[in-house]
Amino acid sequence: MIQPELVEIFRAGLLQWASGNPRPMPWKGEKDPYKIWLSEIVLQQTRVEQGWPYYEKLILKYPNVHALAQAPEDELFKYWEGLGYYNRARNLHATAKYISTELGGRFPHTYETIRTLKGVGDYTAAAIASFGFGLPYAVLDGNVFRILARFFAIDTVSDSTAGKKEFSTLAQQLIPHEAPGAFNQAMMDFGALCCMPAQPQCPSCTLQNHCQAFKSKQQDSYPVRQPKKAKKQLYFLYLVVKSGDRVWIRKRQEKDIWRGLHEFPYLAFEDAAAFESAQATQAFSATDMLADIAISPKSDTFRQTLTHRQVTAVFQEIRLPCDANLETVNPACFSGSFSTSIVELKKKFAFPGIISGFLKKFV
DNA sequence: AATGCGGGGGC
DNA sequence: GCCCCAGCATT
Repeated sequence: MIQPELVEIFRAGLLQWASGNPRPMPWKGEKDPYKIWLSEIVLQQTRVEQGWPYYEKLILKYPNVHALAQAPEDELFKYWEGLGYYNRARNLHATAKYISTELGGRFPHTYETIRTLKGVGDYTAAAIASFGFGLPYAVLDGNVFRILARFFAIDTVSDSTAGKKEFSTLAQQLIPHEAPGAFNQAMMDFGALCCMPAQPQCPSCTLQNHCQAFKSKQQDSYPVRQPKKAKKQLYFLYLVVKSGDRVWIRKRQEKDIWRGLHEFPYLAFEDAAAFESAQATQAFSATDMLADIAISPKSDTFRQTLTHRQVTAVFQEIRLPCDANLETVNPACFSGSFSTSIVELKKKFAFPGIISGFLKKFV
C-alpha cells in the first residue's frame, strides 16, 4: 500500500509535467473506440513515430469498423507491410469482422468484454477502457514499468509474472478515478519524453524530489529485465521462378515468422556451409526440366535481423521456357505457389523486408 | 513460466 | 552491436 500523501505527490508531479509538455498525436483525445483500438494495436511494441504514418493511412482507408471488416486480408497486409508483428493485422481483421457482424458495429464498453477481443491484452484493454470510456484501469506498458521501477526503486524482474503483478498493483493504486485517461496518457508521455530508457531528463523532472532511483543515482539500473536469448541463424535460397513476365510467389503459412506475408519459394538450410554450396538446381533435380531451364548465378547476400532470428538469403532466377504447373513439379518446394505479373506483385502483395530489399534492387 | 513474433531508431 | 519500443498468443 502506497502512502496516500505519496500518491498525491506522484499524481500532482506527473500532471504538472504533462501540462507543461503537450504532445499532440492523431489519436489523442479521440473518443471513437474504434479509432482508439486501431491506434493501440498499431502502437503495440512500436514507437509512436514509427506507427504514426501507418495509423493515418489505415484510418483514411478504413474510417470505421465495417470498412475494416470488409477489407480483403491481403489489402490490409499491404497497408501493414513493414510494420512488423503481422499477427496484429490478422487479429485486427478478425476482431473487426466480429464487431461488425456479431455486435452490429457496437464496440464493447466494459474492461472485461474489451479484454476478450482477439489481439487485445491487459494493456490494450486498459487503454481503450480509460481513453474511450473513462474507466479507471491503469495501463502497464514499457513506460509505466520504467517510471515505477525508478520512482520506487523496485528491483523485481519486470517482465516476469511476479513483476507484472507487483507493478500492476502499484499503477492501479496511483490512477485517479476522476480522470483516468489523462493520467494514463501522462504516464506514457512522461516515460517517452522525460523518464526515457537512456539518459533520462532528471534535472528537469517534476518527480525528482521523491524518486528513489534519482536519490541513489541509479536511474540506469531500473527496470530489471530478464536476460535475452541468442538469435538463431536461418538461411534461405529464394527461387525467383519466371516465365514471360510472370513470377511465382506464395503466401507464407508457416507459424514461425512472417505468417501471412508473401515470399518466393525457397530452399532452407540450417548451417552456413550447406547454404553456401547450395544451388537452385536442387529444387529441380528430381524432374526432367533441367535441360529446359536457365538459372542465374546467386545474387548478392541479403540479411535481416529479427528479434531472435538472423536471416541470411540469396536469390536465384530460374527462367522457364513456357508455363508449367510448378506445384506438381516439386510439391515440397512449390506447394501453394501461384504466378503473378511483376506489376501486380509489387502493388498487391506484402513481403518481408529482406524480399522487399531484393525487389527494390532487381525487379 | 517460457517462448516467439518485426522493424526501426538511438547510442 | 545492443537496447528498447503504447504487447500478445501459444504452449
